[in-house]
Amino acid sequence: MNIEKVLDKLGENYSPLSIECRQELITRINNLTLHKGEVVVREGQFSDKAYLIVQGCSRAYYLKDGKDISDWFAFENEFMSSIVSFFCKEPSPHYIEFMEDSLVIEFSRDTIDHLCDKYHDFERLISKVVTSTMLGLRERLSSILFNKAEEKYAQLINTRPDITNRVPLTHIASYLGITLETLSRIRSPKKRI
Amino acid sequence: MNIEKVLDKLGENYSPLSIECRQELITRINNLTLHKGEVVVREGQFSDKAYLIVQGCSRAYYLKDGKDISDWFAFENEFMSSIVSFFCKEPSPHYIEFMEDSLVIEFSRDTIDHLCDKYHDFERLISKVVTSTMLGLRERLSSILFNKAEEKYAQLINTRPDITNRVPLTHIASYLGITLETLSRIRSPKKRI
DNA sequence: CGCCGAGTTGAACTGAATCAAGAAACGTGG
DNA sequence: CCACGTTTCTTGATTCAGTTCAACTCGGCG
Repeated sequence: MNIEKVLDKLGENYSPLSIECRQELITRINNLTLHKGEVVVREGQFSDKAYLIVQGCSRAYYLKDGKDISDWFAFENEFMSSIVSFFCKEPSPHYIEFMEDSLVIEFSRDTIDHLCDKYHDFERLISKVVTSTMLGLRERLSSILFNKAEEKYAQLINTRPDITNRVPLTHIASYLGITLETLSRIRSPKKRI
Repeated sequence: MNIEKVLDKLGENYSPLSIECRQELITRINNLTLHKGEVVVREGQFSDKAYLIVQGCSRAYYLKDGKDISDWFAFENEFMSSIVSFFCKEPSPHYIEFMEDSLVIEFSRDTIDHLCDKYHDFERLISKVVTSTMLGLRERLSSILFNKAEEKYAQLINTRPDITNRVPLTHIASYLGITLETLSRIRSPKKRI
């Protein structure tokens, strides 16, 4: 895996990092190889990790009354973390699972705090990541409030055309706040909804 | 209005500011007095302002097919902004209205960018504000996905017991993603829903 | 007083959930 | 490469929470 390339991509997507920051960063991270189906955080656990996905994909989900409800997906060059636990230092309400064999870079909160204190450009990067997550959540919220099931699905396909190839429909359905059955009917050529 | 007090409160809620930062900040802001019903941002406008509410309250709302849908409320010591326009420099999808006669501190994006560059503690403050907004959105999203109308209302009342005294029920209903009629039935002592 | 905006109540309707089978795709071991 | 069970997805019938539309109540105010 090529860390430099991932950091370039991060800089491109959010905010660039100085050479010194990148060098120190590289000494403080772990590269992990994870298997399909591997669960790295469970409900109730404390997690102070953020995972930057180099290759693969993962999801955060709740188990609510035994039902599995996906809350967030992350793909290449995106971060995945149990944000409640990471930022609030509370037990995680989420599980985090990798849906494909994956390569990830693991950051600990200590590392992120340290780099934020030391490098203005790193603090800027994190701030941009958080801002863009916030804007993404706002968009999703308004999509859920305004749109019918069919429109929500259409919007998702619009922004992530390949998602159905990588994520089971059950997870997509719960992410959209609809049931698997409804999603199946939406996708069916002869609409019976 | 006592700016020092508001900045103390900000420091308490998020992250404290140094004396120098506070002094420069004070020279770069506008104090505004706004009237009940005043609309400071309209759909389609560009807005590069963030409003810190000293006294009063405001809401961001959409007009979707002529229907007024509240997206966000802000009260004393909270920020209000058309975040899409502020962060993405795009036309605002929101209107921003003040629901009471209000005192606010107006920041322009230039001021915030300048202070972020110059003062590490200010950048930290903004980052914390954004992080807490992100966590609030996540919470609201999961509330909307998981809970029935009645539970959503109960949760809102739990976190903001006084909201019904300050915000008309129509706005509360649309904020919760339900109709005014449903909210009225939920609140009625003899539940007929 | 009579109007107006905000909230309440009722009745009919509807989008999506739930429950219940089945079909198709997938993976693993023989 | 096929038989097997498991997981994923589809389809149908029924039910329900919440919407819609329409009429009504209440309090404030010119």
